[in-house]
Amino acid sequence: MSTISPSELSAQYDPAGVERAIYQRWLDAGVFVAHAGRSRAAGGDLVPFTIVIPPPNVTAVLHMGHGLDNVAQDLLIRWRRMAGDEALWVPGTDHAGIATQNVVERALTAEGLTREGVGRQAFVTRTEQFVERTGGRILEQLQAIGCSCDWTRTAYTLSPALSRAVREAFVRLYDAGLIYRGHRVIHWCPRCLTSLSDEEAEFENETGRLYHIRYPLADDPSRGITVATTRPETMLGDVAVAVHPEDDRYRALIGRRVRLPIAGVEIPIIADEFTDPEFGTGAVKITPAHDANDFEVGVRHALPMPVVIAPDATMINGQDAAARVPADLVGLDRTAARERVVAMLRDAGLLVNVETHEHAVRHCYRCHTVVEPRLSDQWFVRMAPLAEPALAAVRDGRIRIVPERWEGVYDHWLTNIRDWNISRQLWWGHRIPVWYCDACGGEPIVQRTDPSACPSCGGALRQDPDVLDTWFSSWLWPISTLGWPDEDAPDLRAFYPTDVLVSGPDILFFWIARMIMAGFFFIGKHPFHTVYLHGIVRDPQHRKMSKSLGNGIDPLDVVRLYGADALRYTVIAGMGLGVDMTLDHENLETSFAPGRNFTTKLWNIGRFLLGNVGDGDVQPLDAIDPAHLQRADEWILARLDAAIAACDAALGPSRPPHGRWSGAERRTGMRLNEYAETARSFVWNELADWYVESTKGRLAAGGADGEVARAVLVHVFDAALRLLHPIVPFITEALWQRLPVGGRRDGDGALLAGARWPRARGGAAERAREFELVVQSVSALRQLRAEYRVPPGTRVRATLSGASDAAHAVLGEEHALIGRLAGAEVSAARDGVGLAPGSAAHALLTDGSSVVMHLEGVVDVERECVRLRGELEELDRQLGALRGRLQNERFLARAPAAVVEGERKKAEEWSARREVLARKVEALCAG
RNA sequence: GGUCGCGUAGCUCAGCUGGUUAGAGCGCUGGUCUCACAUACCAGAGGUCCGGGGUUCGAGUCCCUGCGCGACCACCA
Repeated sequence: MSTISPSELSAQYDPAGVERAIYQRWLDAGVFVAHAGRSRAAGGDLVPFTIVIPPPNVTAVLHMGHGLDNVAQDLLIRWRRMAGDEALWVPGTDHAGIATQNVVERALTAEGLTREGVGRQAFVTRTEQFVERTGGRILEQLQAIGCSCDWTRTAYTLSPALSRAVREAFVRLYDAGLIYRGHRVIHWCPRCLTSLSDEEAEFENETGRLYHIRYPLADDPSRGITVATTRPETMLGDVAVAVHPEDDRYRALIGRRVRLPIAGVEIPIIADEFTDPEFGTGAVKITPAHDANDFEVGVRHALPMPVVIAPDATMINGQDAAARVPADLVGLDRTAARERVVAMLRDAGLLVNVETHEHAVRHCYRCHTVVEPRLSDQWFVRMAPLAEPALAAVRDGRIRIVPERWEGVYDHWLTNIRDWNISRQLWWGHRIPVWYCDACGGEPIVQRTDPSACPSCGGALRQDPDVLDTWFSSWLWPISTLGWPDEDAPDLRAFYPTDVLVSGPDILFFWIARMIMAGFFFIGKHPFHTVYLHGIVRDPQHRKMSKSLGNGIDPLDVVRLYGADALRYTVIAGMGLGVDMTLDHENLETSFAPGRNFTTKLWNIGRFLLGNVGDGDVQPLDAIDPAHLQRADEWILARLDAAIAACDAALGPSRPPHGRWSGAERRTGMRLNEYAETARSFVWNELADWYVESTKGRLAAGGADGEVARAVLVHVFDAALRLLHPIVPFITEALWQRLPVGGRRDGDGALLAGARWPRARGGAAERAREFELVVQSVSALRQLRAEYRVPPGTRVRATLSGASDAAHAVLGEEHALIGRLAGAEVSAARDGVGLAPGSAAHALLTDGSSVVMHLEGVVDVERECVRLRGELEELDRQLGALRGRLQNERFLARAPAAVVEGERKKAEEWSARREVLARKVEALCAG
């Protein structure tokens, strides 16, 4: 493993050269493998932390959506693993019924074959082979972005184990009376030739037309009733015209009959409250076989239900239709038929009016074909009883949804839930475990094992030809992947319920809500306590990234160019809670610059550190006498503590602290972007910009103090790498391996991936704070240099004077360091205001300490006065406002004590500063 | 039709229960190839926090309203 053995670091970080080897090393060490026996729930002593992956479709190729989703999961699982939990991330894939079948069908078409032509058995075999060949690809791609899944537990919804769970679930629901056969109008995709659930038939807004058609009265063709419809072709299947019973316009017509144009049949005018008098003409044509609402009306009024549209959306004279569809329309596609019908009506003078009409039309979520409502027999799950506990769990805080606003959406869906059509007229999927006996025609047989003959008559059985909705296996995922229906399965006992479910909000109903229902029904426990819903990846025009738009980003391209860590960092840093992320597929350089720049920075800190601390092992921090720590040491250690605390706070409690999420707790944690920003700014703006710079002199000088600096540097960098590992696992592992800490590495196999999450250690807070004077002095001197355009490299003289004895002492002790960082000869003087006009530039620190830079001949008194006066004015203005606030009785009475106290302190500081500033102005600008 | 979200620097966005002089990244300007890093360093410019009302000692944050986006739901025939 030369790539991560201790050796000189290359000048440039080369992610492509090390990531694969590092990942392999994690695999070899087994750090991703969870052990049921170690879980407290199974007799061990570790708290389990489990995530089940939203299984990507077996046919899927990794895109940014997966990238975002899985990086978030990996971050959480790595965090908890390091925090000491028994962490399990279950990976796997979904057989994706319609999607996969479509892919294979397209391949057949390309070969000039058809599904029907090759036959069911051969088709399924072929699909299985296809999946075997290509199905694992996306999981390999997840490895390329560093996902630490437990690959020994990789699951597949169509595997024998999970298929057993599916059948068990079906039988249990059937036995409980929650699965039934229903005869009704369902959503049908005429291209996929299968029924769809309500969720799978997606609304899309479209501008269509509303056709007003006159139906003449049968006994008086000079009179008629005008109906409004968006789908004139369905009129051939009309069996009635419905009006509202209270609608005075039509009251007299109720009970009379109209002659249906073109079809030439007589149908009644009926009254039904479903009719909205405000819409269209207030009269609705009723087509029970081709509209879900009309079907309900048809049932209520015991109307016939003629079928005039075939499964492939061509016109036919189907069941009960007689010869309603004229011969020249039969076989015509529904859109062509619509034009013909409209033309015929126009010719007959029955087309009263056509207006444009905005409405939502349902489309197949897999192929986008307009869905056709179709009367058929399907299997349904009765959802209301299942919804109840799922609803209660979110309401009472056993489950929280983050961000919280989705809880309302979830609640609304579940309270208005409708039964779930679970049968699909496909070949790829779990065959419905129902058998019929054609010989005796008895009750269908539903059982766990395939029956061989009819139990009543011994006759041959015929299995239901349909398969189950893909989501019928997905909703079992958290339990089936852990071993259910074997209730004693070790994984189920050790890792269920799981903890966090990470997903986009688009499958909240499809999947998440149903998993919760399944968890309660089959096991009696909610499957997870936190649902984390992240945003969608969009392009700069704010469009969803999609294959068809060609605006997608291939995460593997990013990995190749900048490394997995750059991808991960960028994605995490941009992941505001529930906020969509904009990435430009045409400019990967810019889009992923934050991540790439940060990994480069990290690498260079590592190079500095390893080049300057030497080869010998560094003492542990604990071995250093605290009295030997410098202010800078105390400062960076305090900043590290603060960073750890802030990261912990941003990530929040990993599980409900008291069993259920309280109102406030629901909104705590899961701020992944905040965690990333905290860690970044600590490493870059504090560790690199100040501490590392401050140690250069000490390291060069060596000696006892050099040892102290080395120890602190290595300690802090070690902690920083741990803190960053869940975000950028590869580079942190590569650097951590080279830390000169001898045998002190903890964790499994001496890998950072198995090491412990850092903890705050506490320290000398006051001395740490004193270092802020150093930081401010250096900044002040740099500003003066820039303002007076002192050429770089020119050393200038400066004098510092503390606002207090304590500050003065600090500046005196640290003047050499300040001088080195600011490129100046610095001395400290008790009253070294250095007022010599024309030769000094002045700056003030927040506590009123004074920095004077001696600039012979450079400083223009006028200009310096203008600057200082401006500063004084600004300070006076703000001080005035502050004092006003402190004299406001209501403020004093109502503001929290801490706020008032803070304002008081601030006022004191500002006053002191003002004093000094005023004195300077007075002395300098007397004229 | 209902519900919800968004509108903060040129761009992408933080800003969580109202409380320092509103922040970051990218971009921009000026200066530096300083022995970890030019994918960097130093300094800087840039904001009527969408408009209008209101509540409050105090509003980017809460309420109302208008405008502009967006999402989801719905028996928009």
